[in-house]
Amino acid sequence: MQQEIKSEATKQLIAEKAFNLFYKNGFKSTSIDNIMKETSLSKGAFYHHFKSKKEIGLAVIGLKIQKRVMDVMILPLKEPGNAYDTIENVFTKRLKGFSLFEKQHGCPMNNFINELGDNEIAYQSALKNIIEDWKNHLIQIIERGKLERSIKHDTPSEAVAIYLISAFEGIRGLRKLYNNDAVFDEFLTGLSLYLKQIKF
Amino acid sequence: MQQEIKSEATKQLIAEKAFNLFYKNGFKSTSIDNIMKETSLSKGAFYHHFKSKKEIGLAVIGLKIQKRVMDVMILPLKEPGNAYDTIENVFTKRLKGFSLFEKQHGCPMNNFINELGDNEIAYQSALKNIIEDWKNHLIQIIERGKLERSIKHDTPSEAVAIYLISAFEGIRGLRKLYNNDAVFDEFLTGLSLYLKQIKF
DNA sequence: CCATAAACATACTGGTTGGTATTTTTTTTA
DNA sequence: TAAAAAAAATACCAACCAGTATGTTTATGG
Repeated sequence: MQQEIKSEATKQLIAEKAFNLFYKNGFKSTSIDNIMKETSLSKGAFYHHFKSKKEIGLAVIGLKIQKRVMDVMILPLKEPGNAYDTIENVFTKRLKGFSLFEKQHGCPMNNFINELGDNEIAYQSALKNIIEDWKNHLIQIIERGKLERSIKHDTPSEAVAIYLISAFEGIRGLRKLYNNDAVFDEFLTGLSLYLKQIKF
Repeated sequence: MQQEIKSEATKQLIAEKAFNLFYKNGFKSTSIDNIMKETSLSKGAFYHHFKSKKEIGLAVIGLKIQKRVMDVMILPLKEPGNAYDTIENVFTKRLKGFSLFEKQHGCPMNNFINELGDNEIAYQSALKNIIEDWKNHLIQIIERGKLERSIKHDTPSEAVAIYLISAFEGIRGLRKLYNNDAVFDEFLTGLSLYLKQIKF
C-alpha cells in the first residue's frame, strides 16, 4: 500500500517536471532525459511508469493542462454574481494576472494545440475535450445570463463562446512576440467592446 | 548572369519545399535532409545557399509567410467598396475558402508564433513585423471607415484590429482539433456579431 | 581557352534521441 | 523470512540530426 502511494507520487513528479519543460521549451524540444534530469531519477524509472513519450504527453494534457483550465477559466465562472459581470471578470482578471513567464511562453494548451493538434488523433481528442468542456461551461453561463437578464436573450451562445475562446488563445500567442503589455491592453479594450454587444 | 538566376531559383526552390514541410510537420520536426530530399538536391547545396537551419527558418518567415499574409489578408483590404463591408468580406471569405489542408494544419504564421515565438529574438521580430503590418493596415481601413461613415467614429481602431487578429489566429488553431466546419461556422456568427458593434 | 569562383555532391562527425535489455534495490506478501 | 513483484538504475543501441570538410562539376570573365 505504501508502494502504491510512492508510485503515484513518482508519476506525479514526472508529470510535473514534464509539464514545466513542455511549457518552457515545447514538446518536441524536450527529451525524456531532460525530464528525468529534473526529477533526479533515471530513464529506467520513466519507462517503468510511462510506456512512451506520447503517453507522458497525453498524461500532461489530461492531468496538468486540464486542471489548469478548469481551475482558472471554468471554476471561477461558478462564483456568485450576475453572469455578464462574471464572464467579463474571469477573462479580464486572468489576462491582467499573468506572470512574466506566462506572458512570454503563452498558453500551454494553445502551445500543445499548435504543435501537436494536427499530428495524432490521440492529442487531438485529448485537447478537444478540454476545449469542449470550457466551451460548454461558457454556453451554460451565457444561458444563465439570458434567464437573469444580464445578457441579451438573442445572443448566440455557442458562437460567443467559441469567439471568446478563439480570441483569448490567439492573444496568448501574439503576446509572445512583444516585450510589453500594450497588446494585452488593446485586447482588453477589444474584448470589452465585444462583450457590450451581448449585454442586456 | 545566368548563374545568378539559377542560384536564386535554387534558393527559392529550397524555401518553397521548406515552407511546405514546416507547415505540414512543424519547424523542429523538419530536418535539412527532409527538405533537400524534396528538392532532389544535396545537403551541400543547402549549406551553400543557407548558413544554418535558423536562416532558412527566417527566410521562410520573411519570404513565404509574409507574402501569404500580404496576399490574402492585407491586399484585399485595398479593394474598392466601403470599409466595413471590406473587412467583413476579407475575414469571412478567407475563412470560408480554406482548403482541407489549411483547415487541418492551421495558420503557418500562427504555428511559427507558437512553436518559436518564445525561443529566439530573431524569430520573434520577424514574426512581429508581419503582425504589425497586418495590424496597421487594419487600423488604416478602420480609420477610413470612420471618415466615410461606414464605421462608428468612436471605434478604438488598435483594439479592434488586435481583437480581430487574435480571434482569427485563435480559431485557426482550434479548427485543428475538429474534423468538421461547425466550429468555423460558429466563429463566423461570433465575428459577425462583433463587427456589428462597430458598424455605423 | 584557361584560371577562378560559384554551384553542387559525397562522405563524414560528434552529439542527441526514443526506446530496450538487463541488473540491482526495495517493498510486499504468503 | 524467503519468494515474488514492483521500483529504479545502468548500460546500451540504431536512427537521426545539424553542421563540416573535401571533392567534383559547371559557369564566368579575362
